[in-house]
Amino acid sequence: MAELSKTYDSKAVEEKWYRCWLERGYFHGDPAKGGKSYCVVIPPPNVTGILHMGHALNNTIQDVLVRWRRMQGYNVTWVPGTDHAGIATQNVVERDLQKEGKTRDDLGREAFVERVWQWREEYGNTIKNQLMKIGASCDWERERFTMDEGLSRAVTEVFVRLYEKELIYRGNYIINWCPRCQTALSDEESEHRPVDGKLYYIRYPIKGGRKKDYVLVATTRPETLLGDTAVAINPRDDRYRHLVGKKVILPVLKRELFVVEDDLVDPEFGTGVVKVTPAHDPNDFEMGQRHDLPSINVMDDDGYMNAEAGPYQGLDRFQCREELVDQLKKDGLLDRIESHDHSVGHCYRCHAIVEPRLSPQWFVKMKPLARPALEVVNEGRVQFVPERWTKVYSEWMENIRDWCISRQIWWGHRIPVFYCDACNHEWASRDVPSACAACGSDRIRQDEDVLDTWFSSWLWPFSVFGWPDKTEEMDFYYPTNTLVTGSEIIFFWVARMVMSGLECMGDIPFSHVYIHGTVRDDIGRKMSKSLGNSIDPLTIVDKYNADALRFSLMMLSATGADVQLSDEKFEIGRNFGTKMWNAARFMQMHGDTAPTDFADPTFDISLLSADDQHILAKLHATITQCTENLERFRFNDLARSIYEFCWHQFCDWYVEYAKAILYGDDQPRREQVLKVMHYVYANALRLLHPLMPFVTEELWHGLGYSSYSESIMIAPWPESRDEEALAEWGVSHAVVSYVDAKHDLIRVARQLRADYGLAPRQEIALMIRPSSERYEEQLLLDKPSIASLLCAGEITVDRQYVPPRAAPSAISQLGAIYMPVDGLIDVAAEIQKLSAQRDKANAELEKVTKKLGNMDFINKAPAAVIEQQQDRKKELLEKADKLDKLIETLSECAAGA
RNA sequence: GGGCGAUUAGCUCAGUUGGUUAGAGCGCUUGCUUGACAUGCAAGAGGUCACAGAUUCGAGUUCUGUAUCGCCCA
Repeated sequence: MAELSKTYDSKAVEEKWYRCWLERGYFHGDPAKGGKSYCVVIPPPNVTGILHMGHALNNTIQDVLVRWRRMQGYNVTWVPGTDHAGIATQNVVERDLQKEGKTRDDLGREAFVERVWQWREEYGNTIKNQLMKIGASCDWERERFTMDEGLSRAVTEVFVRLYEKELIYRGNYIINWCPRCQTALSDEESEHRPVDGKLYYIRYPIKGGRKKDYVLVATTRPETLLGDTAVAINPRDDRYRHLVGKKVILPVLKRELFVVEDDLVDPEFGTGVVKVTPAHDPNDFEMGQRHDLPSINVMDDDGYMNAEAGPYQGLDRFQCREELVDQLKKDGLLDRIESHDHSVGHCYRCHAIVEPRLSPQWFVKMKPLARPALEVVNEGRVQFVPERWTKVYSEWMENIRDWCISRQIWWGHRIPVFYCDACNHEWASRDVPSACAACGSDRIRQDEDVLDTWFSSWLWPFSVFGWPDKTEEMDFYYPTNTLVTGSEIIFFWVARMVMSGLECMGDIPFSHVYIHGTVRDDIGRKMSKSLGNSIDPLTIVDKYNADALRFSLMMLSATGADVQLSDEKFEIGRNFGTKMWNAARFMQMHGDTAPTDFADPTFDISLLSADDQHILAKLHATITQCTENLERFRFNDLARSIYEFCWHQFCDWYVEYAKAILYGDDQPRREQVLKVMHYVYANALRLLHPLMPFVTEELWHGLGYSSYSESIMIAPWPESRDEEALAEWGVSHAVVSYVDAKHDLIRVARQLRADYGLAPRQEIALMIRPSSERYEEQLLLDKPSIASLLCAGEITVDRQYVPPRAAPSAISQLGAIYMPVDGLIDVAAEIQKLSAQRDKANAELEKVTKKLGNMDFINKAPAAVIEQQQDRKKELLEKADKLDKLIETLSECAAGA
């Protein structure tokens, strides 16, 4: 067996094992192999994206889950891929073109789309390569892209089906328009942000009135008044009854406007009179419909004013606002301006202010789809973790609005609707037709718009398996098991997948949705490119290593909680990896190869010590915890369980204990201890593998465990032995608590050493007066290991021991300890120290006694709790008594000396 | 305006159905080139669990209210 190098060379190791795993096909799930399936579909990152810390967290969680299930023997696939990110990708390519002084119109649609494909070929694999660097065990053979032929077919199929069921319709409604991207957006893509705005109070003269008669109208967007077709009041608002039936004159354009009454008007807002602009505001649009008002669109696609704006034609919307306000001032029609903070929609891609705009768009009728999607969550067939997200999901579903799915861009799935110019027939088609389905004319054209990217993403859990074809994969892996994602796309994606799954597959897309938190910087700000506070995961891989990145992320992220990061946080994982590395080197030093039966050892129970049994018990407790924590998505507890066990139980105590034996000459014990060590370590490595895949694989081979399984990746997940099975190894509660108490005794003795400033290698003599016969027996057996852990030259274990002279002393559960020192001891200080301990014990004792004296407590508390308190009382009594005796002895000795 | 979450050691956070003496990592103090590991070892200090009530034999944990911060929706 090659000796493990002194330090862990992560770069070479990560490269080597990832390639090996890929070559051996471990990541690939094959339905033909049968068994229980476990499937995760990746939330497809944006094809323009580069890996950020949020991805690292998201994908580490998925990788932990799939690696664990794989080890458990499930037939696993984790389907990777990217989405085509219509607007974002088009923006990127348009920026490239701009550098060449060109626009997409210069190229034309076909050439532009071709150019986007080229871009995708060149840069579209960035994130894939990055995922590989962090160890993601995706089933790369199944990698998909939302613009793939197969997925595109699924998109068309769903569109046509929903169109034919009349769940997709085209209509002229107010939508969110991004003048910069020049496309419609869905409600979810318009992000509301507070803006320090102004409220303009404008006078609308009353027709036929005297010169000074006017109504005062408040608006935040004065430029839209050019499109006003009415003013409105609330019918219950008595202040304005006199306006009913009158007309008012629109400032500047002098158009005559009706006064309408509508419940939608909030009498509390502004003056209680509002202008009505049906083409530029969703509420006004509704009112326009009710009162049969004309709609006048005053803006072009790009946010510049059009001919309807009269003198303002050609001005940008914000410039128009300024000039219009100036004009109103000149005309004496501007009453006043107040500051008014309100929230305004911004484009989620380019952050331009969204313009509500009347335009013909395609919509999905959501209510019929939402009903079943609500049910499966209410019934618990789809479960959110943490559970609170259920409410967020349900409320959105209950108040669902139709989904605007058309986008006025070129990169995406073109809407499969065709129009015949000869007979005006409109139909949706799975194929590109050559003639009108109704009249046979060839004067047909396809709808110019493309679909929202989410219209392909919402099909992801089944489109990746070849839907609408019935495939073996789909049969085997659908419904998938766990979806891992962030809360920000519950509406965009999760909710819609549930709807499409039920609609298209007749079944839920996944049973569990794990919602993780947001990655923040060290002062709690969301990491973002614009703030420049991002930590690049690959920089961390470079600086620390991939396992450190993964482990630290998992250790720091409690279920669903946000995680605050800084570079130094990744030291946790790196240091832990180093610790594991060195523990392995230690074992290797003491035996060239692992015992052949390390995985399923037969122990000679007569050769097992209490410490051996103790570490075996702790290992199995840890196995139980790890499995439970994974089942419950408690990744931080998982990381903590392993960390605590490996570092503190195994390295700090067991390895230190083992040194005395391994450096000794009792061969049978040496072999036995090595066997225990390897058994424990090989199990621990497997528990750790999902979190730290690379270093565990390297160590698995380095220690020769490959004779058991050729890779740790496919080694079986540890199973814990029950009490009975542990009893076969002599493991009992008594043994475990004895060793725990022995550790405490050693800690107390070390404290004595520290109190007296003894050099670490200065040998001491130690006298222990055990508090019971049983302890005496066990301590006598353990003298050598205790001596080695305390660097004690001589240890006396004697139930009758009485110190001949004043000596520093302390107590532990196992008994009293004396550490005679050369030279004078400060008796007064010793007595003070012990007295303080005794006072504390007495204070505790008083509390417990009081509790036990309380009849309410005795009558109402469960028996186990009462018993616990009684035990504690006994323990405290003993402790106080022991301390009293020590103090007494010390005083006597001092007096005698 | 409605909803959700947070508030625990100097910092970042755990603390599951109420039940011993509230934990970890980092940082801090002291001492260590001990034969796996200074990316380390040993010992230690550090908390009125935001505040005010309520329920209970018992509250960091449940309920009500308040304050501060954050997020989502309108």
